[in-house]
Amino acid sequence: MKYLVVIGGPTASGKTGVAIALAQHYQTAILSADSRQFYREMHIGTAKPTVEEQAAAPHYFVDFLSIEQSYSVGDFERDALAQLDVLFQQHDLVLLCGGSGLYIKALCEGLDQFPEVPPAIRQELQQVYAEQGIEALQEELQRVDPIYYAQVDLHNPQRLMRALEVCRASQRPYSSFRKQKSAKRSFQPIYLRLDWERSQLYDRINQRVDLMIEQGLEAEAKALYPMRVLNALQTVGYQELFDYFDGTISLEEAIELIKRNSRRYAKRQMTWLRRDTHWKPFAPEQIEAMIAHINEQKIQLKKLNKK
RNA sequence: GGUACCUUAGCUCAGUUGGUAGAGCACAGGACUGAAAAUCCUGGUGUCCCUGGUUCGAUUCCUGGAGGUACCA
Repeated sequence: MKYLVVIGGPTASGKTGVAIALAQHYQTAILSADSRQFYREMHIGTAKPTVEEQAAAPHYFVDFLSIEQSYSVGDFERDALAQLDVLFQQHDLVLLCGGSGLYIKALCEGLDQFPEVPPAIRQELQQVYAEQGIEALQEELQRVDPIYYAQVDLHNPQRLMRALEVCRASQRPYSSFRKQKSAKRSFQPIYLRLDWERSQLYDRINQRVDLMIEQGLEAEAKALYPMRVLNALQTVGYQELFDYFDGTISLEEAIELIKRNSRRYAKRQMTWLRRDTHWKPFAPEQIEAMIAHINEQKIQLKKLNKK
């Protein structure tokens, strides 16, 4: 029996520290499920584990991509499953730590299989959106996939373009690929969520942004400014500084916006984690209680599996 | 101390010819299948500074007070 202990929680909730403490207790490795800590060129703004923290326990899926590579949640599902296969040969328990809800879901529950989409098709659709507006996307989707048209948020251009690129690439409706069934996994997930009182979390976020600035976030962003259109840089902490470099806002305004956007991001993360009931909440310092919960879950899951 | 002006949402302010009020931001709730730190939807949260008066009714008008700002001393 193999177990994947998932540590979720909003940004600045202390996931990294908890993951390291648990990794040391179980003598195991940590996979990151954080779509921005993947990238080698981003450090300060992503609150990535430090060199010392990474030395305290083996980390995977940190610093393994360049921001110039395109990488999707589907790629992550495939790569992380392969990495888990290797790790589970040596460990019966591995940790997954990160704030990207969709990436956690992809690894633990699986995504449906969608066809490959040539980059040219996505570009075409972006052009349609830019030139003809969202109505053109809505009309095309209504024509080629009325089922998904009835379900999707029609004001969300990203969703519409994604569905249409699949339709165009496959000549089949996007909805026909959506089985919405959980994949079979060789491991059992155990979900832990770090909870904070809202105002305390916001204080931590604000303080951490000030710390990031002290540590040189501005210089880090400056170096990445020429590549600011890349998807990996559509990120809180960088976009606001890019606006400052463009001269549209002051440095003080940029810092305030980083704080605000980080708070909003944290809020969205909490919404994501609230929608599934399987998360067991803990305060970040309750390491002993987490270990007790994990060990109890292992026994419970073993029993369930025998039946 | 005197004169003028101000006090309404967490903040900045608008407004009610007297019928208990609304913008922006902040904030809250939600959605989410290969861009997810992305993208999108919904929502006004209030002792209208306090007290007394006039009035059927006062946040609005009047008296007194408190606090603030500016100018004069």
